[in-house]
Amino acid sequence: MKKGSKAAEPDTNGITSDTAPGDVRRGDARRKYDPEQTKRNILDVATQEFSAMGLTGARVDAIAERTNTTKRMLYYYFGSKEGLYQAVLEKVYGDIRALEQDLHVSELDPVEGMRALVEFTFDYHDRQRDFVRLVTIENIHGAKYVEQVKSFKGRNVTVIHTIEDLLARGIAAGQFRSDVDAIDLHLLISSLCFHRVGNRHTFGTAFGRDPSHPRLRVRHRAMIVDAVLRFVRKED
Amino acid sequence: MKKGSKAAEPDTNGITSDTAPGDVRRGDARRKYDPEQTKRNILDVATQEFSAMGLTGARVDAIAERTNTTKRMLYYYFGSKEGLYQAVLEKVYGDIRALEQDLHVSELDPVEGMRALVEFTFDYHDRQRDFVRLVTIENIHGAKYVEQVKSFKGRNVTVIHTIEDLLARGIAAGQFRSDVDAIDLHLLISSLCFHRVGNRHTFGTAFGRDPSHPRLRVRHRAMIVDAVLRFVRKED
Amino acid sequence: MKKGSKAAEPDTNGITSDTAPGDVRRGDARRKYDPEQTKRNILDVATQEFSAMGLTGARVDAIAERTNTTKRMLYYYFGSKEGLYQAVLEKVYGDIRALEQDLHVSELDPVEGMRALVEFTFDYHDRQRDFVRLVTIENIHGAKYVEQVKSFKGRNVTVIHTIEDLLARGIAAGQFRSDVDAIDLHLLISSLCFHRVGNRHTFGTAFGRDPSHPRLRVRHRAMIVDAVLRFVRKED
Amino acid sequence: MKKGSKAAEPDTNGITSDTAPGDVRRGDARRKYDPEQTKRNILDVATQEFSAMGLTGARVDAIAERTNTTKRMLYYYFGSKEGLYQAVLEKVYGDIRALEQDLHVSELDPVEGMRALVEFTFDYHDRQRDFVRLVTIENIHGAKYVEQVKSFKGRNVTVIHTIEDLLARGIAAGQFRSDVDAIDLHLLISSLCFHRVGNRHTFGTAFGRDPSHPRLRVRHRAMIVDAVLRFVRKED
DNA sequence: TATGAATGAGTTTTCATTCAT
DNA sequence: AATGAATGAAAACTCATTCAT
Repeated sequence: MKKGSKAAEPDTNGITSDTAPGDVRRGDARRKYDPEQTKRNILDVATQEFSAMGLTGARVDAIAERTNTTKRMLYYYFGSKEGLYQAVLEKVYGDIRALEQDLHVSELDPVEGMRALVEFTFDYHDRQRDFVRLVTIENIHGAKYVEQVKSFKGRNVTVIHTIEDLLARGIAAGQFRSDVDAIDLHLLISSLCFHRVGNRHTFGTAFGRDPSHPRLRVRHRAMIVDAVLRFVRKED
Repeated sequence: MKKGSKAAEPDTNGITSDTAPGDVRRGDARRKYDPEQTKRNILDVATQEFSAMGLTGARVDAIAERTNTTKRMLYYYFGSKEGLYQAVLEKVYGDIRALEQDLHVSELDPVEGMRALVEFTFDYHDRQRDFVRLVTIENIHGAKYVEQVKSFKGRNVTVIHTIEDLLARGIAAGQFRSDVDAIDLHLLISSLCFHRVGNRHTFGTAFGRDPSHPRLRVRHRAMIVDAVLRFVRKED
Repeated sequence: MKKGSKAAEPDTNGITSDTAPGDVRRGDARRKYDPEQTKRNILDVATQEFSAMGLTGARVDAIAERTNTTKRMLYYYFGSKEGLYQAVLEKVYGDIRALEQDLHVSELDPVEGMRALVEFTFDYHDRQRDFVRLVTIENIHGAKYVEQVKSFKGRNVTVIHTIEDLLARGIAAGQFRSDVDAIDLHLLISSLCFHRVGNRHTFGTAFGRDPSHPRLRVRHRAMIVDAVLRFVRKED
Repeated sequence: MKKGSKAAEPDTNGITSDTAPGDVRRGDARRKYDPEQTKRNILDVATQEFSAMGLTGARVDAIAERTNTTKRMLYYYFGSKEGLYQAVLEKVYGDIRALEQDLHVSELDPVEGMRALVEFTFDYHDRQRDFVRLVTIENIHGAKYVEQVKSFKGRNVTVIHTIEDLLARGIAAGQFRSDVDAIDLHLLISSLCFHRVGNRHTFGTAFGRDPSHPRLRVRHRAMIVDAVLRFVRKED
């Protein structure tokens, strides 16, 4: 009647994880003791487990088991389960903001820039399910862990700046209406991109239609871009 | 991560719960044996705990403690922690669909009907945070519990019918574009209403702006109605 | 994750129970309150449950559930789980001794009488599995419950008398050897008849041969009679 | 039926257990970390408790208490109560078969070999009460745990081979009859050796004679050997 | 006589964390 | 830097029995 360590069972279907634990081992030779690699390995496995099971649902044992190291190392490097969880949050939030930098939307025409931003946001959420899940999980905990992640706030302002720039240029060009708040717009875009990923399971069972199905993805992407553009566009 | 049985700590701030456990005791006198009341009482407390702590985070002891009964009764009526969780899901999903029935959108002009539907959806999510949180939690578990809730699928079709009716009438009246899918539209509306509630904590800390603040609520409500109407409206 | 009340699961395969609970309802009309019938019904169900699950393994709830009455009645009539168990023992032991009386072995030729006794013992054990199991269970508890069953000791002497009579007559007739102790012989016969029923499960899995299979039954019956007769017979 | 943790009360009287827990600690010094010893210690205590109380009757707490370790280790090594029970079964069954190997019956004259086998079987059951009780307990559970014990079936064939060899040689030598099936004969021998141990309590109270009394043991041993030899011997 | 609801004390199991090596 | 064994505290769940009707 043993249970075995099933670990991270739910929601590993679909386009799976963006993190391939175990075999990360890049760099030159396979040194016997490689602290950095060990840490990275733990972090990758933890990302999967926390994302799949939630903070309370995740099992330290389960994480340790899928690691190249032992449980002790996990405590050695991250201090506690919560410490590890925060490290995961930090890593994951860092990734998305880093990518957003590379968009160079400012060089595009406002409408095209807006389209590019929405498409990027869509694609990112669509692909980084772990990210979406972790955000969801954080919200269940009242965001109290992410609050402690240093440099979390600072990072997020950049998107707002991007949007403000787009809006300003669009208004100046007579393409966009002038009464749209940048943060509100960001919320609107996020909503549309986030919900279909984060709540796809209940949505799927409720309506017998998995929103993450490839065919739907294309349609949703177009729909969301369309909705956002209609929203910001100046009516004449 | 020590606990004590402080229970349901996170996220009980804001416009709190719609369920006032304990004092339900309606009917005649305070009968000592009132199974229905006992069940309802347990269910109400459980709704709060699960919604606040998640399925894994919730503590059976914590639920029992805030109940008029003992832990034993919880098992007597619901069989297990998961059984209780499912009962909560069933109740909560039942509530929203029941309310949707009373909208009588079909009697309104398509545009006004659409506005009414969106406003209702907005208000419901805005008020029923427990519902939003439970849906979120379910998605972390891959919706596997809600799948077992009988009559879950059936209930959800009604919204789609409502939307289909609105769309059809709007198209006929030349007010709406004809290329919108009802389920996609429902997803769009849900996204906009759900996200700002479900993820308000991370959003709040990221942008220093709590989307559930009363002043913002009014603005968001208008924005979402606007966005939806712009999306469905036929451009000439 | 409900467990349901599976109750009496193990070992109900094969030629099942000799007690048909529920529908005993004999006697004249179906009176609404029939204490005797209620008691008998409880006793029958309890026999099955105890026999299948053991004293500790049996569940009062499981018994009550398969009864026409409620759990309360069970306590009303039998006082406690143990009281009910003892009542079951009393009933079951009463049955076998009553049957033994009807053998009238004393009228038969010693060899034929011995054969008849062995065959009867064989058949009884073969058919009354509940009895065999309950004896087994009692032995796990050091026979401490059967000791309290009044008239238990008295009843058993009769078999010994029967054997003594057979032995004496057989010796007198020059058919049997004279150095066999009656109680020892009874033990020998019991052993042969009991073991293949009581331990048929482990025997079955160990040797891939179920000793209770009809074909084996015939062979075993003959073998045991043969073994006993060879044992008592005087060699010349 | 209140308990307290008096543990293993029934049936520890008589020539008690063959396993002396606690003080096993062989090997060099008293190392603080000695997994093998820890496991063996747990296993020994568990053997006693399960044998005395049955699977359902046994208390994990009671086992842990009489151990050098804590309850947690019990789960660490054996996974669950049932897992521990199975480990006990495995150990106990392994022991008897191992001993049987050392008999070297094949070197003896068929009659003497048969006598040696029966005497060995008798002695083993007479001494290893824990084994007898555990087999009994397993049968109450329909042998469903022993079935899962790998290598259980394989082990048992050896006895049959031994018997087949004895029979074949005895027939060839004109000493044994030729119509005896090896498995049936094994059943017969087991019956005689098992029953007087396993059911000695009910037998004792029924006939006021404890079959495990030293004086009776000698007599029974002779009787059983006699009965078996008479059964297999060729009559002329 | 009969019943469904209720319960306290126990029982198995789990989990994050630390110790000895 | 790394490890497998060990643990206390808590969590889920069960059970025989009794109460109010």
